[in-house]
Amino acid sequence: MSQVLSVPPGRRELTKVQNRQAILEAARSVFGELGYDAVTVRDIIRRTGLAAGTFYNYFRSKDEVAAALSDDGTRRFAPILKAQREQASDWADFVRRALGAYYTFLADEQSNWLARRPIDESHPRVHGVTPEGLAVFEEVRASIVEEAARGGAQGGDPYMLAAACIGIARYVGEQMLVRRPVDTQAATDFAVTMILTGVTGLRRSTN
Amino acid sequence: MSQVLSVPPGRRELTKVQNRQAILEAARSVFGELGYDAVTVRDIIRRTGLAAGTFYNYFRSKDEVAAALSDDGTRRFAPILKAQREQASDWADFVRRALGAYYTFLADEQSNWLARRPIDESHPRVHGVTPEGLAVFEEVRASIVEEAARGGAQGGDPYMLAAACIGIARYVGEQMLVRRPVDTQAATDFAVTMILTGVTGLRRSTN
Amino acid sequence: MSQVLSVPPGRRELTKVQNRQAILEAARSVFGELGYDAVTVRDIIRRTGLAAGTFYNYFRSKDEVAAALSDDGTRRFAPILKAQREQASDWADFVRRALGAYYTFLADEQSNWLARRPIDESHPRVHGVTPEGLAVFEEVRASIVEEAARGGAQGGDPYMLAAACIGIARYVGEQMLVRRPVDTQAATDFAVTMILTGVTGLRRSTN
Amino acid sequence: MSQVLSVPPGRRELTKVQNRQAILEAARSVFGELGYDAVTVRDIIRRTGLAAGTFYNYFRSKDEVAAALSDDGTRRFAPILKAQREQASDWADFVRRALGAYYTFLADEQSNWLARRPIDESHPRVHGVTPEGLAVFEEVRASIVEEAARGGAQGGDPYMLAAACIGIARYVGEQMLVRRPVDTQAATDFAVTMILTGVTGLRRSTN
DNA sequence: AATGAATGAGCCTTCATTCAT
DNA sequence: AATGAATGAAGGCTCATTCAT
Repeated sequence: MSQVLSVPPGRRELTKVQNRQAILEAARSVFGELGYDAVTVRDIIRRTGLAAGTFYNYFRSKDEVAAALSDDGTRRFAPILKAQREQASDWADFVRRALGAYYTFLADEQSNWLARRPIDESHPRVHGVTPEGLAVFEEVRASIVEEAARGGAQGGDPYMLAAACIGIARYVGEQMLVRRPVDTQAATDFAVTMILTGVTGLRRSTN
Repeated sequence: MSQVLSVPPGRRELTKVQNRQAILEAARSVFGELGYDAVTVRDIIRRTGLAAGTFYNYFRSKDEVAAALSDDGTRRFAPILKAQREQASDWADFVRRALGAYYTFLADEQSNWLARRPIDESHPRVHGVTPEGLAVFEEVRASIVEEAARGGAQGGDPYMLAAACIGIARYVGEQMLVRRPVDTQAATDFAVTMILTGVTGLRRSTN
Repeated sequence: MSQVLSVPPGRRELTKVQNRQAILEAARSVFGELGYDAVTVRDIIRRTGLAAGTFYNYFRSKDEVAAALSDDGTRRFAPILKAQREQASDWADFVRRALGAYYTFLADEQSNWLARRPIDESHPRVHGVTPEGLAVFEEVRASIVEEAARGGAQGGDPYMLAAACIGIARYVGEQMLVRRPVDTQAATDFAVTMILTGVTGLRRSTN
Repeated sequence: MSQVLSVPPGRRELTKVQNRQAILEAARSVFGELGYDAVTVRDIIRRTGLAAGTFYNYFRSKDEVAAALSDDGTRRFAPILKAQREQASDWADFVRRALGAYYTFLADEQSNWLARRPIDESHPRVHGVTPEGLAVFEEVRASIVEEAARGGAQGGDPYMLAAACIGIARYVGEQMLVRRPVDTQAATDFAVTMILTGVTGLRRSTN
């Protein structure tokens, strides 16, 4: 009996973890392909090869998988963002680092996040809005709000400022993902310039 | 002249128009609350008090209602935008006018468009993305892309530029709608400043 | 006011009759095309150009139209059959006359009655079984049963005999309608020979 | 040998087979009662006591059940017919054997096949046309057409001949099923006599 | 735990029928 | 009477969830 404790995760535990991972992985891809709303629990388990009922041994609903994926995204991204934040010398530097981290993350995940087309699709349906993508985006947003509130930018209403920044961040990110090859450096430069100096800055840097 | 109105609609015609409106109105609100994908035809009719079958006397599907709403948004907004565009003296002026028109429209519609919560909701589900909202937003987007492509801004890649502008436009718009009172003038000023001069400009104008 | 009485069926009455006829005609064709079960009341009225509600001023249901059509078939066919029956000199003559009349009727109506394919279609669905067709068929059946019962054929069980005769009548009739040109004479000859002398007779007459 | 049965079906497998059977059985009876077209999937499952969704675990549509029933009928009847056919010495013998087999089959199935009323029902709706019945009937029809075409009967147009034969076969079969007790021998004798010698033959054999 | 069939709520849609005009 | 919109009962089907094995 006591062995049970000393022994590393037994076979049972192992498959348990593996199954959980399999489900998350399946969910990730299927969310990316069909969009959160369109996905059914069946879509997810079908892709794992597991039985229907098994799903409920791991998650109570589609929402719960989505939450897990969000957490996953956050867990992976948060430390990166935190590190960059701590190294940042000032507001401008922080923005550059945050966006750089964000775009790098996006590029790595691009198979899910908005892999296909810009948001302006003819009829509704926001593609590629993965739970993870949203979660990571939210991390960035929060950090910007905080930094702005802390007065870093000295530019009036911090919420408005943050709104503008994340607006740029998000849409420029989309543009980036649509292009081939995906150029995170260019995207970061562009977004940062826009944030710091607006069109004026672009003009200057383009000349 | 009198002929035109000589035949009043008649009770029948009247209720028909009213019902159509009721359905559109219900769809509008329910789309705003649940998001396009999550909405069912039943959600829509339930909110009208009409019978299930009645829906199909007016629209053939959820998509068709959405399309009608989009058209509605476009029909109302397009001429306004067009007028502003024609009066614009240069790129900066155009941006100011376009955003001004957009925010005014948004404010008028605020009961539907994102009236409730910011986009940053914890878990998936993009709220407030009404077909109308998307349609109007798309109008703005298209006009900015066009003007940018025409070289107005002289700032590198027009698509990237447009992306940044609409990112700002959209998220600042959201902020605006969340505040009380809704201040379209302030939002326009802020967005325009960000677009033209970025944070630098803000700092200056704030001082 | 008094004029109303002296005048022959006024406009009102006229359209009433015409509408009824229009509905019956529409039903006839649509039954022939889709088969009784598949037909909806809407199918019928749609083909008349009348309004949905109007149908119910004339018939209470699809069944009632079908009944009316049956009656119609009977009303047109019964006298013909009766006449032939009265002129018949003996059983054989009666059979010949009855089938002759039946096939002639069938040929005239062929646009509805089984215009398309034999009954042996792959999967269920008996085509072309018009209410009228069934009614007329039933007339023939009844007359044969009666005559057989009356001892005309002197051949054992009259119901069995009638069954055999109508089996021949019906399927040979189907064959007839499938062929081009439709040859009522040949069909009658064939059926009568089969009934009277079976294959033996055919062999003889073919030689 | 023992291996084959060494693994008993298990409760699960068993109920699965039973449910499938239950559905088929329900479909059989309901088709017989209402006629193929009129039957709804819900009619079928209602009669099984199973839940609505369960139907779709076994069949994808009404058509698929019907096909299964047809196959069933064919699978059971085809070998019997084939055997009789091979043993037949000549056309007359073949006809006798084929009808004998057909009527025997019919009698065994009588609970479904036209158990209730003759075809002459007042208003439309051909009763008792079970998918199985049609399938088996079709077997007989095909065999007769083939044999006739092969020249067995030497009697003019083989399709007309076949039509007459199957007409007799079918309607005499119906008569047989309506009577108590069901007498397959008598039905076979009668039908064969009609086919071979017509009424003439009946008269002779009756005297 | 894993399995996978059963369940039943609920969605979309059609259609017979009613009824105010 | 004619009209045609409104109604609501079904029907086909999907899917989340449960549960016996």
